[in-house]
Amino acid sequence: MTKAQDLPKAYEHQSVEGKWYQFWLSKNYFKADDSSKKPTYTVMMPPPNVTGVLHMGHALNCTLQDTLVRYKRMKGFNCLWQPGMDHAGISTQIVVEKQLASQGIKREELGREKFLEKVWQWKAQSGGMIFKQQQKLGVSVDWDRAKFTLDEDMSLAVKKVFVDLYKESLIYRGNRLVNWCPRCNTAVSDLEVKHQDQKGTLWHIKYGGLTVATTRPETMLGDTAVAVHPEDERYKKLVGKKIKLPLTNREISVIADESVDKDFGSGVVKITPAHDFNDYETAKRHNLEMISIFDNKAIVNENGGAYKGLTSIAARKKVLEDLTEMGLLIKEEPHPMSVGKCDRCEAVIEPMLSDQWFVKIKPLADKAIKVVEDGNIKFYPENWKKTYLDWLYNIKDWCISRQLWWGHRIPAWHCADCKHITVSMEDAKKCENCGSKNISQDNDVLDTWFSSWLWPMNTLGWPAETEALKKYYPTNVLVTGFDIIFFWVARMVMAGLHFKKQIPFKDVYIHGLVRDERGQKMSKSKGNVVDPLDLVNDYGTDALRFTLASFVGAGKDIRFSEDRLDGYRNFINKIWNATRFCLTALEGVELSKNIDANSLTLADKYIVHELGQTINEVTQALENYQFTEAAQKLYQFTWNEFCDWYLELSKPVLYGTDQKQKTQSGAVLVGTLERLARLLHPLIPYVTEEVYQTLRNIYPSIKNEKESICIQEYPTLSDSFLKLASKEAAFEIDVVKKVVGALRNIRGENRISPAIKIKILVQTQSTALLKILQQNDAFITSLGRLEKADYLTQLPDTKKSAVSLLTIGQERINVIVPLEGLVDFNEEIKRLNKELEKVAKDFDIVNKQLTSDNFVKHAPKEILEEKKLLLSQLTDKRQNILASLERLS
RNA sequence: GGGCGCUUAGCUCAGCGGUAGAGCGCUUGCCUUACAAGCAAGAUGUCGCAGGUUCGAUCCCUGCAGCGCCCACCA
Repeated sequence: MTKAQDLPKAYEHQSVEGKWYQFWLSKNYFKADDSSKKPTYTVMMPPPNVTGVLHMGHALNCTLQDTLVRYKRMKGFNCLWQPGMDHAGISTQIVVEKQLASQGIKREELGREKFLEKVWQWKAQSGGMIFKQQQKLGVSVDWDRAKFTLDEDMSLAVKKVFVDLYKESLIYRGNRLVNWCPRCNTAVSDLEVKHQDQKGTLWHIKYGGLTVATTRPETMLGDTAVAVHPEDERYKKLVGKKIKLPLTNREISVIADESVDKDFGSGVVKITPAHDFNDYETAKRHNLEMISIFDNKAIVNENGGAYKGLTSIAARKKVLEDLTEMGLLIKEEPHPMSVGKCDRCEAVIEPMLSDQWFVKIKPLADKAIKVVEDGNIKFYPENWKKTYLDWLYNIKDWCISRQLWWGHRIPAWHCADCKHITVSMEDAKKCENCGSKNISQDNDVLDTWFSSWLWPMNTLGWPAETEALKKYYPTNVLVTGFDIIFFWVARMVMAGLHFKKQIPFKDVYIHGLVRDERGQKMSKSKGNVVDPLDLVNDYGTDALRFTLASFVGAGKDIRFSEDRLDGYRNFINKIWNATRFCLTALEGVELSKNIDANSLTLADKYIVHELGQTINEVTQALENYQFTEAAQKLYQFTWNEFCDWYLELSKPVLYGTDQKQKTQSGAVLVGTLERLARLLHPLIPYVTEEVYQTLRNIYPSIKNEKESICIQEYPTLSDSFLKLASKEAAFEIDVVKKVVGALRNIRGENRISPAIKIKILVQTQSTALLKILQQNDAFITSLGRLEKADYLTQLPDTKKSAVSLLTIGQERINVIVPLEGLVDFNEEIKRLNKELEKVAKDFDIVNKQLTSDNFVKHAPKEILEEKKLLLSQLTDKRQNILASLERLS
């Protein structure tokens, strides 16, 4: 058995955390039970990238989910928190390409097969790392169910979805203008392009008799028209005429199109259909020729004539030089512009014409819109609903093919003979159209998100109608950052509704990004990245978790500051020391099994009352995803009520000689502590398990309970322990607090050393209050560090005393501290003046209100009464202070 | 160009139609037998600006300013 004195003086997270996590795992507490009769609670963890490293965003995300899951588990739910990893197409491929490049190896040299082997090797090597890191955070996920988006069964679902959508004509292949990353050598979706504002230049170039303005002169090599507004009088005559494109001397026509802004530049726009999204649309309207002038690496191709072989930047330079030489460059002016960059590699995106696969998304989006409009899926905070809907209202077809090697290969086979495409679940051996065996599989892979959008379904076995799927789908809540609402959240809703005919989750809790203390995004290049594992090492997981939970405002970004972490580390330590105190003080005391409310101290009944309030508030907060609120309430109760007041109030009993009282009050003390640990556990699992186990080690009554706090019941208001609560006791303790507060204020301001035990007088005319005071003498004496307190009904001679007037409802209490011989009166006079100022200020405010006719006429009765009482209290106080000042001077 | 959010103590942030809050920092006094990662006391705010609604606004409404984010093809 542990001896209380042997407990370490400071909480040692290093020696506690690993131990309990292993214990939890060994007991299988985190496993969801498919045969359970309990209600289910399911959360899908957003799968991190397989090559990823844990960052603060993960820490936040995991903390919130774990808090919810642990809470629900304790509430009696059969919880499934599904872990896993995403293959993360482009990201992973880039990582491995870089690895290889450092050894001087190029992907192309290796070939597809060999390269993929390397990626799998890398995955095996680094893939498990993030799991280990998550474990450090204490995540209570069902590890046995961990999934990877490229697992065989997962891939099968992806394939099925592709084939089905194709058969429904919701997937099509087409030659379209897409965002092309010349670095990654693949098409990317609109979402993967990040627009950056940059300084650019607007060059005015002479095209025959016209002048066009452009920020990208090199693209003129691919111009196939110039456009003017149909109503533009200046150019009306020219519409339909041909002009000669400089440099290439190709003939292009002048067209009229509504999209042209007459007032911009010269009102004439050059049209480059193959490298500009606007121009592409215009070209389609006018049936224009489309000339691609770049190859896959954004290098000018043979269509660029003399400029062939130049990069786009070099081509721009050369084009401008040549135009200048020819006297065709009329003007250049600074012009802000936005440049699209690859989300993954930062390379400038080039719009390019290419053959790609698309999902016709509108039919899917419509369903996803409806469920949110109808409130079947709720966003927390609600304003993200608008963001979600706006995107879906304006959604465009989703380009899902990627010219990469790492990912799900597209299940389509091209026939070399008849050009027909065979799409099927099984590897095609011949063309389904002409029967030719001269076919080859499409080289492309699918967008990563084309597998992620199935995550809530295929992790549970879909398309098979598994027991797990029936039991855990739809899931309860999705917790994620706003940055993937479009990428992932919206698409999961679409997939869920289309394929499973059910929403994937009921609630979506959106949290912000974790930024540095100046509000900057954390990034390696800025060097402001905080590694959560460093923080875990330095402060402990619990401190980090509590900090994150306290910081997470309603969908706002978090500015992370280590100062705050410091404070919460102390909080964890405080919990530990409170435990240590209880155990030491109760060493050898047998706790009563049948607590008799009549034998308890007022402090006991008060703390149980406060505990009940806290249970109520914290439960409400957690049910509504108000993590900050929950954390705040718990912090306050633990530190300000339990430690600051209750433990202090308990000392007279604990250090006293009344053994019977100790068995009674001790039981309340330990009972409250144990329930507090349970209340805190979802947020700070480690220290609470340590507390629970330490108590369990010593007290047999707890020993009979569950062997881990993880599976203990979350405290509820129906707990019979709470019957010991007393509102009256709470009121009486409040009186004690006020008296102690008043005399501590006098002590502090007069700098009377805490080592000096003083005598005080407490006077009140209220017999009820007098009784309360007398009954609580032990508390007042102990907390006030008094030699003695006398309780009187009549005001004594207070000439050489500090007096503080307390008002309790209509009643008054004078706290009188004789100062003679202790201090001179200067400090006391200062104190009084300070207080007078405060009281006078408050008095003015209230008085002003009460003397206003309007207020008296219109304000609700309760408020009026409240103010009147307040005014009379303030009046009393003022008079009292003035009288005291007079006596002292 | 559209949308969203923020502006409260030196810093990081809660809060809310009825006398302004926390943590950290700061000042003062304490090694008071749980905790100095602690205890007690204290100081600090025209709650961004201007209007409006209201008996009463930091809170609700309007406008403005500053900051941040998201979306958008304006050459």
